[in-house]
Amino acid sequence: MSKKETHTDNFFERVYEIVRLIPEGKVTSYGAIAKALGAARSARMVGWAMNASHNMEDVPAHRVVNRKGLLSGKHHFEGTNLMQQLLENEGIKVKDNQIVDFEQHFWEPDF
DNA sequence: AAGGTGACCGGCC
DNA sequence: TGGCCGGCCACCT
Repeated sequence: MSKKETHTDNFFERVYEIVRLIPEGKVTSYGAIAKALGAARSARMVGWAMNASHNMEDVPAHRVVNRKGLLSGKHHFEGTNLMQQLLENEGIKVKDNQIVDFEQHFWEPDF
């Protein structure tokens, strides 16, 4: 309704929506989300949106990593290994800030 | 209004 | 996989 969106444009919500669809024990990459949005070149925007995801609670940002399976965003989480703990808590093994068997746990956003 | 930034990606060595 | 560079697009100051 109207154009009063306080903050968080539809762009961000779009990203959050995808991330929220990520099943437990699964992870995806920023590029995959960007591609699902139809903007594979805007992978950076996805990361940027994640930065604002702090305002959201239903956004498991810890399930989003870069294409290398590296916990690039772990640095932005509270603590130092919170992201890793969350992933391991879901059955995902993480070693040296890197997801083990990344491809195995990789989940592609499906509309 | 313009410039800088960023939780990236892909290509090349 | 690792390092470097350019591209890309929205957000922030």
